[in-house]
Amino acid sequence: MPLSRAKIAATAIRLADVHGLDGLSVRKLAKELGVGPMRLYDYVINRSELLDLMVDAVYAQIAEASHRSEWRATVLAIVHRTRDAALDHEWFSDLLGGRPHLGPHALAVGESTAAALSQAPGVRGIDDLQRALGALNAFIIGALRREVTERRTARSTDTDVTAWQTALGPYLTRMLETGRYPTVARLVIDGAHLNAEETFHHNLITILDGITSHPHP
Amino acid sequence: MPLSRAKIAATAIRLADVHGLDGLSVRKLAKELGVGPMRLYDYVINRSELLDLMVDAVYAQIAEASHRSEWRATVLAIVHRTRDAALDHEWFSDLLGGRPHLGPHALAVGESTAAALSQAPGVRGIDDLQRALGALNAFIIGALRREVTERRTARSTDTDVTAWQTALGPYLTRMLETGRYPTVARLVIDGAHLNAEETFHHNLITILDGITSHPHP
DNA sequence: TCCGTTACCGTACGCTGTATATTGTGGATA
DNA sequence: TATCCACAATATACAGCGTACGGTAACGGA
Repeated sequence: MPLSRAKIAATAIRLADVHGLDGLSVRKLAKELGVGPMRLYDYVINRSELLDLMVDAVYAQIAEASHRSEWRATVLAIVHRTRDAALDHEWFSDLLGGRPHLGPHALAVGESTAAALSQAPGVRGIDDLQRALGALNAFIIGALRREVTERRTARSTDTDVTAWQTALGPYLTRMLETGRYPTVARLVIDGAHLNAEETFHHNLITILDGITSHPHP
Repeated sequence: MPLSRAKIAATAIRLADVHGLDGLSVRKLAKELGVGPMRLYDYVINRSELLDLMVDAVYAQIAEASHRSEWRATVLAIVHRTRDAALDHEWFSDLLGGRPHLGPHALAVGESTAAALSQAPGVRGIDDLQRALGALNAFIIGALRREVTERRTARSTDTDVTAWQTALGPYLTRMLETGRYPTVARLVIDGAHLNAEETFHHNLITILDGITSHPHP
């Protein structure tokens, strides 16, 4: 197999899954592929385009969400698949919203989403559609970034309880004990037992309801 | 003035405002401050903590949103101030959602937001509050990232129309002319004339309405 | 047999974050 | 006044990064 954009992207994704975006360098990727670093620049303009390649490969997975007849089911399927992808490839969430997604598969996903949303009640013209799409995308980007970040800190303070207890713990506890942040304190202490997927789904439904009910003329 | 965390943060912010996060290196920052690079490591553990410092300085501006008596007015004030900050300091949106915001000012803003939201109708227990806060924060993060990214690409294709026309233009037009993305094509062609702030505000209201109406038991 | 194309590599430059060691400088103490 | 300590500040150094540039080896067609 002589090397190709697809193979490069696949290997890059594997590396990034394990070591994160920061651990993915052109040099390491080239070594993993068994070639010299500069070889990659015959397939990709620069590192940034490499990331675009990886992102679109992930969108290809997302695009496999089968088309449903009901607009709501379609949207739900796409968004949940996006969440699955973000949890499988945490680096994906780092890139979410940070650059325009213009790859063919990203466009395909955008098309499916937009087409489905345009069928929703309460979405009347193209302006409504643009706004609704904006709200939905904003939620996806933000929710997934939040969830992944939470996951990472949870992991890093689980495997290294010492670090948490000695580094952040005291600082946070001291902060919360000042009494200046009572509500946050309550959230930290009493919260956190909510199921992540359920919360995500719940909030997604809330957004969709908000879009469709649409009380503003 | 002998150097301090505050001064370092202020200078770093100035630099990042002009050259972006990538253009902000420890070395350049030190040079700007008239000291050797290693001097900064007496005030900050590493570059990452420097970013945390900058972020919290921005939250300090946001926290100045005056407290209103109505919960909705409070939330609106905070969120709009956050948007202003993100547009003033575009790098801020790059960090949004990417790390936990635990600085004192970030906590203060979080407290105000949580306290206000807990007054909203439809937010009954701590679980409701956690979900509502999650939805709101997700929207803020995603919407601001989107808007800033859009802004940047718009700017880079405005000042360098050639680049747009020769690089992305043909590719995108070709893509859209394939007919595989009709809805996206309509959005690109007919859309884009919407006022950004208005759209943001509209969608924010939609989210808040969704949270308060809350049709799920 | 020669030539052009393609696949591939080695070297080099300027930049990054940061660990470690070294110097200058002021005030307190003997 | 001489000496020592603490601290501010720098200097040097290392490993890694993205990538510009120039070169080499294999190979298919003329």
